Amino acid sequence: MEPDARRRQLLNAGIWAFARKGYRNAAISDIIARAGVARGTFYLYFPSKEAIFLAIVEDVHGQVRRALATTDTVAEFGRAANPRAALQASFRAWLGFFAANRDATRVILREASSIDPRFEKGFAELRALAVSHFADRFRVLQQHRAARRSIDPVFAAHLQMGMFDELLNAYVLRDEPADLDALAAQLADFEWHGINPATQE
Amino acid sequence: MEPDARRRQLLNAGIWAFARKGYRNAAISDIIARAGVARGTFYLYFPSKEAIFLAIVEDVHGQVRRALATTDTVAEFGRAANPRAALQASFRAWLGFFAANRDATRVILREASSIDPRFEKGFAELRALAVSHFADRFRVLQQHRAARRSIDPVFAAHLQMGMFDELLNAYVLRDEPADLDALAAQLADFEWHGINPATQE
Amino acid sequence: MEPDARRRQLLNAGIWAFARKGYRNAAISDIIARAGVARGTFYLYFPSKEAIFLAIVEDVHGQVRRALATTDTVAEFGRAANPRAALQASFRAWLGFFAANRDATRVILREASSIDPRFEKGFAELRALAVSHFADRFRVLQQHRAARRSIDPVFAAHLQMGMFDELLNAYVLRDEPADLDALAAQLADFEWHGINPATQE
Amino acid sequence: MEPDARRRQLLNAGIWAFARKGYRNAAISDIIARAGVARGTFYLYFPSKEAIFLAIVEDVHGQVRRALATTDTVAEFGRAANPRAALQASFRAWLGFFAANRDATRVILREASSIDPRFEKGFAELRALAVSHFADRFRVLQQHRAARRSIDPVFAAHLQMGMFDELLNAYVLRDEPADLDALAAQLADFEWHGINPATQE
DNA sequence: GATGAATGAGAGTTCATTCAT
DNA sequence: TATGAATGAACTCTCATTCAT
Repeated sequence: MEPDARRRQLLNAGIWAFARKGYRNAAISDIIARAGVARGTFYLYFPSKEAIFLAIVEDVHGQVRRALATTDTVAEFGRAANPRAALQASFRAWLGFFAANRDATRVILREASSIDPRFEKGFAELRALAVSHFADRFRVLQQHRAARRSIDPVFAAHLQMGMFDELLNAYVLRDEPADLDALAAQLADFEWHGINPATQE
Repeated sequence: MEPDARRRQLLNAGIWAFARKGYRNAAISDIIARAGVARGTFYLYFPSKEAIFLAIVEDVHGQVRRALATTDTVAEFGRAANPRAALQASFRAWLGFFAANRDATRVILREASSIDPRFEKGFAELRALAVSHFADRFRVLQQHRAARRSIDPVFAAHLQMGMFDELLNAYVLRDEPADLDALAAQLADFEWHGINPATQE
Repeated sequence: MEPDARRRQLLNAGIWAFARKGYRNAAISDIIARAGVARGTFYLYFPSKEAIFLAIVEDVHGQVRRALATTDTVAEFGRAANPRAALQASFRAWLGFFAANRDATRVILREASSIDPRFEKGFAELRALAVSHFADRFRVLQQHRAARRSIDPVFAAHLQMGMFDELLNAYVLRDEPADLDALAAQLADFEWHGINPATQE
Repeated sequence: MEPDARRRQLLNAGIWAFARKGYRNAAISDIIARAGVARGTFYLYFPSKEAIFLAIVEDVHGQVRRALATTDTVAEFGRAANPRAALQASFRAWLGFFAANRDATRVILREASSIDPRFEKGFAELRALAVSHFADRFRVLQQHRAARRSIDPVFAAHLQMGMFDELLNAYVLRDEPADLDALAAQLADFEWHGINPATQE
């Protein structure tokens, strides 16, 4: 088998195993059983359990970076005729992204709060990327008078991430498929109008 | 030492250890070293590592139940003259509650996303309690025309929890003390008005 | 069992195992099987395989130091009426010492030439101790006109050690018991007179 | 590449690796990396790690045999006008031989004391060859009244080897080059006269 | 002849749990 | 009630060897 394909296969087996048991509980045995290779083969591609985990985080990081660069640029928010619709579309795209990578999402969400200092950096970078992206986007909305100026962009970015994480956990990572369109619509509505009834719907 | 006091001492040592290393990485050795008791003594009070962890979850669960019953009842929201202010006050109270129990909060937040089937039930109950409380409260607000009726209460409850979790992680569980009043005010503002600039501030 | 006794028991089992298989080939399994304890017990007393090996080296080092301090002092060589007889007596004493600790001697002789940097320091110290002792003794003999002044003491010390090592390997560490008195006598004779036939015996 | 040349190349890589890490710690990876061949190629020339090691021992054995047959024959000692000078010249020659093959010497000296039963035979033969050569030579000296008859030739041969081994370890295998002429002179002097001061120098 | 990906037995180490004192 | 030495299953990682290409 091609080295790259085997590496990818092991990476996927790792995602599968870590998603189901968590980093600490998943054993190399789980990964190699899933991949259908011998113990030694694993160590041909990754020097340690820690290494494959970091490679998985980096893999997701790369995918997120690519998605940010191509389909969810901050710039296009500035040009959007309808900011609220743009927001909703972005939510929908991200929900789709995570729904399509459920196991990887599980790994990232679950282990992100781990205290293991070996992983801290990887997760901190991924998280910082997301927060700064959301904050940048929020600032653009503010500049275009599409968001209230009294809200701190970084604070808003955190709330955004909190809500998103919870939606993923509560709806998307479940066994039953979720209605992503509806979720995106509800989230956009909530974020746009808040809960106060004064707003006409 | 009184059995109850010793049990409490071990519980606290467990919270301390689990908060710092996580369930899997924290060892019985960490707990007994912190509590200053012998290994065998631990097993006099808890039959297993799993048991002390479940006892900790139950302990937090009890505290939350008590707080809900005494200081944050759904009923008083129906009577509130200013729902927005009541919301903010509630946020402030909960931020205070978690800030006062940082280690326990860390444990609950971190391990809640663990996939260990042994803990699933305990966390699910705690989470269900919180979600149903927030949803009930939201329904009361809707009945008093203090929240838009088009929002699904359970959905709102999840967003509420997501934002709260993130604030705890990002601001409250940090080493530097956070300005809880400001956080509660900003969160209430965001939740009430949303981000759309049409709303007069 | 008393901690000290158990430690000693493991130390002896380690000496036994290392003497027969060498550091690398001897397994923890060999040591614990010999000691009749479980795997975990070993790690209660030594943090690693490396640690027990270093403890063994240190143990021998200590015994040698004690022997040097009590039964083979440089000082008494200065007072000796018959230096040649004193030399022979010293040889006999050391042969007895090593014959009484055959396994430990095997470990020290065999692994001393290992290249493992983890052990280098321990062995270097032991070796340096021996060389400097022999060199000091030789200098005392020279001062008392009991040894030729043209010989470099350090060089003589090395030759001394080389001959001793070889005698241990070739005669003392064999399965058949050696005649230690005869060995000491022959060595003293060789060292005193050399091989040249001019010397009257 | 010619089979013989490739074999030689692997043999040299093996000597290089074993000299630096010892038999057990040196890996096939070290050897093939040094030789610049693939893993499978190694097994085309040697059936196992053990085999290449035995081949190295045999290689040195052959060199020693050849040296004994050509440059250090027992016979010529019988004809020597000055036995002491002949002895010194022989020492010098051997020191030169080992200094010129430092890595191989390191391997032989270090692993000779290994207890591995697989290597016992190879080393025993090499050692027996050396001991018997030295003993034979000593007997010739005795017959020509150039060495005291009271000394056991085999005993003398062992002492000879012990001193030689130690000189190699302590002076020749060091990083700094040694003064081989001086070493040979000092060794011959020591061996000839012993240490007793009665001997006129 | 040459390659190098694949293998798997076996090594050192950890730690929840037990039980005689 | 309290102790802590003892246990052993389970883990991560190594490396000599094989074999399809």
